[in-house]
Amino acid sequence: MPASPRRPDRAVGHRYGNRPTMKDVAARAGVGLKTVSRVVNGEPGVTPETEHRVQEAIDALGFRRNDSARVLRKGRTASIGLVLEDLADPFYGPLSRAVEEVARAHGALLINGSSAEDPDREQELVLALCARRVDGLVVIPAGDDHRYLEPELKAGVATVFVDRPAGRIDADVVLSDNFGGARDGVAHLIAHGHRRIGFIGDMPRIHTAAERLRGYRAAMEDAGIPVEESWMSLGVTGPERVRRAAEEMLYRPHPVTAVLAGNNRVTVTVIRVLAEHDRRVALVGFDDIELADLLQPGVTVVAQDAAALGRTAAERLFRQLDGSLLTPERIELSTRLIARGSGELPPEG
Amino acid sequence: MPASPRRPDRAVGHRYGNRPTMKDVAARAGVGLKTVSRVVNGEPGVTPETEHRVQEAIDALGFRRNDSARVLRKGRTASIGLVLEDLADPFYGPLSRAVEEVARAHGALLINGSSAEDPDREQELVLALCARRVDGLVVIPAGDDHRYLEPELKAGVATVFVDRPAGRIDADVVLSDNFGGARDGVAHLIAHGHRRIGFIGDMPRIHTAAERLRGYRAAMEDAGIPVEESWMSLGVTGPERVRRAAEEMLYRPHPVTAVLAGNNRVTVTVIRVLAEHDRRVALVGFDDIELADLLQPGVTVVAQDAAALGRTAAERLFRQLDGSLLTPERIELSTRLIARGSGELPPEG
DNA sequence: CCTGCCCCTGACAACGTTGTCCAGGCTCTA
DNA sequence: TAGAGCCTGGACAACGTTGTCAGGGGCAGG
Repeated sequence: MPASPRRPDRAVGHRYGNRPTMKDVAARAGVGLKTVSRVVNGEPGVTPETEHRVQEAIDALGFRRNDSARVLRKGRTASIGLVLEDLADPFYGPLSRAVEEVARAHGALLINGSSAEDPDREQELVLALCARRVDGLVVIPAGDDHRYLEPELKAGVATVFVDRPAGRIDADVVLSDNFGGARDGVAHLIAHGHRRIGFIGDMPRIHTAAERLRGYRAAMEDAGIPVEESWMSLGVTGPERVRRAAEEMLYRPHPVTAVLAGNNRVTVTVIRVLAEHDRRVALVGFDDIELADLLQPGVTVVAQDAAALGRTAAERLFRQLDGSLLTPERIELSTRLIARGSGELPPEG
Repeated sequence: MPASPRRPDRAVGHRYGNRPTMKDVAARAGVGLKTVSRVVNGEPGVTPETEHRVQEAIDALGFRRNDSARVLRKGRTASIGLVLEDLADPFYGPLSRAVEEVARAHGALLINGSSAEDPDREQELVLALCARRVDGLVVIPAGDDHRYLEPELKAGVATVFVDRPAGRIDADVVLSDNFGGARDGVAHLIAHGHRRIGFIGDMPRIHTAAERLRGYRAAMEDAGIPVEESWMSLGVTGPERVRRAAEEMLYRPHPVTAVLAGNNRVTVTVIRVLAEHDRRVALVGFDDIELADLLQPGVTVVAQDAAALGRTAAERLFRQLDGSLLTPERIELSTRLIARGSGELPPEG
């Protein structure tokens, strides 16, 4: 084994597989370190002839600038973080893609993570992203207390919350009009003659779920319909539990004649239950779903524009980074009721 | 303005908003720099009393370790890159999530980017990720020449291709049995009496599309059915063009009686076209789609397990990083034909 | 021919962290 | 009580890059 006691650090590991550095390129091209840096970054002040020599050395060695070092030196990472509930959910795919496109337009990369609706995991992810010194964060919060972000905000990490507001801190937020959407959906059912209307939604600790519930109640109250406890099922997650909740509403003495499904996951399960059911029950789902128009009957939905949520949030993020945005705001995007048949069924039974 | 000519660098910018560093913590706690490092990393050799003092300083200052610097020093970024076609595509969401979960289990973050099926953009993204010194790459390639990756591979960047093989380089790849799946799908249609079977797929330059086409041809040949040119539509992208292609097959003198749809996007559009069509046409789609079972008739599909693709690829990636995996392999996951009705319609017309 | 200016180039420090190594103080034993 | 060994803590260099600054050479003008 060749001895090299002088450079014990070299023994640490492959160190990026011993990639060539600017120093190596400089040595090979017979120029100074900084000249290589200039060529790599396209800075002016290098003779074409010198530039050519450097470029040759770069190609020969397969040099690629180490952005980790660059980041350390420059203080900006040109990357932003996105924390959401679950990338596999069809609602978040387009949102994530929209954020990515905006980031790309600003020359930034996107790091994302799924919180799986677990507040601890959300915090862990967010802080890991902060440790990486992402320039900004887009967060779809799972928890309701974000004071842990205070030092980060103070340190200048741009942050925008999406879909649900931040808890206990003052931050930018972009949301859908969940209240209005749910109210419209229920009003639509009422307009078609329903009075016994069920609501199946997520835990009310989740902002969107709470707002949609509020919209449901508001529409019922507007129509002077007293809501019975048994019409509401809150906090059910997972297909089996949603299924059971739906069946309870439908197979009781005075069953509901219509249902507002609180999100796309619930909608899908309820569609399944209704398909097996003999009585025709009206349905309005929150969030649009693919192929909803091709089912028999088509599924009436309150649609949010997931991509617009993501785009708006990301654009605000970069405006924060520009420094052109100072005070936190709350932006609400409207929803759209899309009637396709299931919401227009008359009451039956 | 207070003068500070000694430290011109401070003028560069906020530098992460002037976050406190270990040096600041050390000064405040009255200990050495390395001691802070030890506390932060939970290394042994620090008195509980000292540790407590350091921890207090950390909390007071809101210190958070700068992982950029850490990465530079350690040579490992604990992050991996994922390049895919489009995060918004329901096929890639679960795949991406699966990769993320494996990464998380290994303490790594996931950076992802969409190539939008553009080879140049793929290369740009991949190289940007390499410049960040991700430890590994999972790539769903858009291009068919990946020699640009050679220096990176040589430098030790672990790489696994998914869904489609790498072009012109030797690398690990995890794919579905596209050939077999398509052949089974078409054989299924043939078994139900069809002979004039159409195929609508992506550009054959995309590996999956080529393989599925090959499977289609093989099944036809096995059954002794000569394929007519007009039954195949290759390289159509975008809903409108798929729609036109489907209509051409259906509204001609000797129309096809069944269709194999080459991917989930095509399937959805074909379903729409068929819904408007008066004649009953059989359909088998490649890739499962949500609610496929609830349509009338249910959509028969050749299902791939997107999550398994992602999981398998990511696991191989980390085995490469362990050093326990040396020679590139090709892994093929089988597909599953799910009969739901649309594939069992008899020929008509 | 000299002076001065500008252009190109390179030396150097710094970004914030971690690995190495050494110094001191302590305990334990002979 | 002195010596050996251990434990704690800190000084220092290095990771690969970029900003600053100064020096050298060429060219134009006096």
